[in-house]
Amino acid sequence: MKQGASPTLEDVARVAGVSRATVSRVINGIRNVDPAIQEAVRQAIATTGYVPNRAARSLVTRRTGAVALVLSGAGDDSAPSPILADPFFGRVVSGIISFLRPRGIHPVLMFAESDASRAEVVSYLRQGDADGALLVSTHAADPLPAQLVEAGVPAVLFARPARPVPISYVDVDHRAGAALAADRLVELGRRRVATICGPLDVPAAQARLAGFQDAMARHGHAFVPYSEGGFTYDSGEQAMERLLDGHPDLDGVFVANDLMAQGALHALRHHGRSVPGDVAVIGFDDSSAATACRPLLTTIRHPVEDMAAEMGRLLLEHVHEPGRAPTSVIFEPALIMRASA
Amino acid sequence: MKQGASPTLEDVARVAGVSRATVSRVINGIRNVDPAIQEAVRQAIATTGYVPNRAARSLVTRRTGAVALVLSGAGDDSAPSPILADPFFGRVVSGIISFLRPRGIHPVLMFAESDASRAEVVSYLRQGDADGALLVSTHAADPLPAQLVEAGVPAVLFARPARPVPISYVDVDHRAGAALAADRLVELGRRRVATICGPLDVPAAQARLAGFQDAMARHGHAFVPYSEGGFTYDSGEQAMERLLDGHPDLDGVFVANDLMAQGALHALRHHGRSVPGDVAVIGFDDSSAATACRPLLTTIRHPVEDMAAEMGRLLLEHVHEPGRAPTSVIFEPALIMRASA
DNA sequence: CGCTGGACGGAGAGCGCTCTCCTAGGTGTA
DNA sequence: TACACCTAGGAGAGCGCTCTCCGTCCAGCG
Repeated sequence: MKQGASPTLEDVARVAGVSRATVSRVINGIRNVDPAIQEAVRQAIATTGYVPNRAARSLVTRRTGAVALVLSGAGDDSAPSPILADPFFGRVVSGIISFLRPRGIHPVLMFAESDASRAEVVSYLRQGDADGALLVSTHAADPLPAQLVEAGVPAVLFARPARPVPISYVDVDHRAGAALAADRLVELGRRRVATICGPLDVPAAQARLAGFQDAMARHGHAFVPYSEGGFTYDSGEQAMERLLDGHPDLDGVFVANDLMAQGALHALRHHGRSVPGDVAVIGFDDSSAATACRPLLTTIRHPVEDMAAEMGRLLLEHVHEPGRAPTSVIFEPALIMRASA
Repeated sequence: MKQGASPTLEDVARVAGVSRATVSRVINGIRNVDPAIQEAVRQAIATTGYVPNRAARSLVTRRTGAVALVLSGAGDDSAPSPILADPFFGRVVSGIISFLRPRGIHPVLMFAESDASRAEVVSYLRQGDADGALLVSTHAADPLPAQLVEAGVPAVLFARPARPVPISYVDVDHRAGAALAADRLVELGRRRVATICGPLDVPAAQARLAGFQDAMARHGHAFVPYSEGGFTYDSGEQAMERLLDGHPDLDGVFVANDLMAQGALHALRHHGRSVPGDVAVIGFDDSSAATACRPLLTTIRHPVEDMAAEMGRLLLEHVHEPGRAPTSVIFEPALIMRASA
């Protein structure tokens, strides 16, 4: 091998006294290689310090060993998605990594906030830079899922798409989670219950609201007042203010995510309400925000890490079996009892 | 071109009636191509729907158009770094993306928590999967920077390495930032001032503590009590408890990051202290935590996004000019006045 | 003892691209 | 007119790997 250049298969083959093909067989774990020769090859690899060149390999295998992790938000291109500030995102990444890492696959981070960046994502995938895409979309009318399907790129979504698109996804049973919250509030004897929901153009927000209302109706509470927020701290605080304005006597609130619940907690304190004494509060997500507030937040656990890992699994299925029909996997939520309800 | 396969340079060349080389010239913007032929080639690209294959290209150029974004934390491999839960991380990613995206480069996310995963990162880079590494390291004794230097991989760190390693990095002037906080507390007339510092094996935490103590000394306060935290909400709350225990009359606190400040705020409220009335509080980072608490936190702005972008710039310099000597770029912090001080 | 078949390993053809030659033709100068 | 010089574009050699095809060798069987 030439000075300075890194060793190639050829070099290893020469050192081991075999052909390139045999070295390749050993590296890729293909049978029909004499153990003694295998050992010689391994020795040669060690002495040469050989590392396979991924570009050359993917040129022929048509696999890259990378998947795109696409965050499709509502920010703009210059200042990527506020989703990054959401502790939820960290959990998604964590779950994805825990599944992909043992398989030697790495996620390539991409943002798709505008038409231009969406086109970029699609062409990136078409160039064969990644074998497929994991998509976390935060807004309802996102055209990217449909574009990926059209381009024939294997892809899996986190959360059901707002528009029907033939694509695989994972989700949590939002209705069941909201029902868990309702059951708990009723169990605590709360009679004047309200809810702070998320933006109603997002399917998850709709489902949490509907699930909560239905469950309360089953308990005999036909009408549940609600106030809409935007899944942020501030919007939760404001929604709580509005609720207290209209219903000063309320004694229980289900808030559609923890960040808003944190804001709601502050508004309640500001208005002299004790939690859970005067008002019981239940959040949703069990994110780090739930433990970064006082009292600690009772919340609905969303198995985000498991869901993210499942996304990885589904994606690999689609990568290895291109024709495969879309699947969805729905996870069960759980009530996490802490101090606020 | 064969059915189903995606078009190659060859196909485009055939359609345009030129050679492969000419199409390549047009795509890579090389002069010496007749405008009429350029146009014909562009037409052919459009009609065939050609997208260059990145693997083939990087096989010959020895460039991938990807960089590794390595998070080297103190977690373990199964549950990646808690750094993900820190809003700080989102800002780093955001800054990196804003620099890389216009240049068509994408970050590949990697975690290095153990010896095994560190080895994986190094070999990944040696395989030529990425042109270099951006490293965000959260613990002091991280051997990865040294390993990357040894492997000859272009790399840039966020924050000065704890051990001296010949590697480029960006950092903020922690001492100057802490001094800003000291000046503000003195300006407010606070006389009994303390500080909650970060883990003292982290250079940044040391510098913030030393900078604060020095500045207070310049104002005539020779002794500043401190309590050590771990940069988390809970540790901030506990450190504040300890401080109140030993110094119940304190009237000002500088907390080495916003997350701990949030915890400190809670402890103060719990002990009946008003902020900023009884105790003025100043954080550090200006992260999203600073606006997710009440009162809004006065803090020291860390230009994380700009710093992250600079990391990208430095890395590309090293990628294009392999022999280049390590550089460091230090940013100036700023006081962000809100309600807490 | 000759033939078949399985196990092993080498040869060599690409994968799709870039880039270095090299040729052909046009322009400028004496 | 002759020669040098420049420019446009083609030919073709790889980049490092995988994988199909094929030859060789040896055990087993009739």
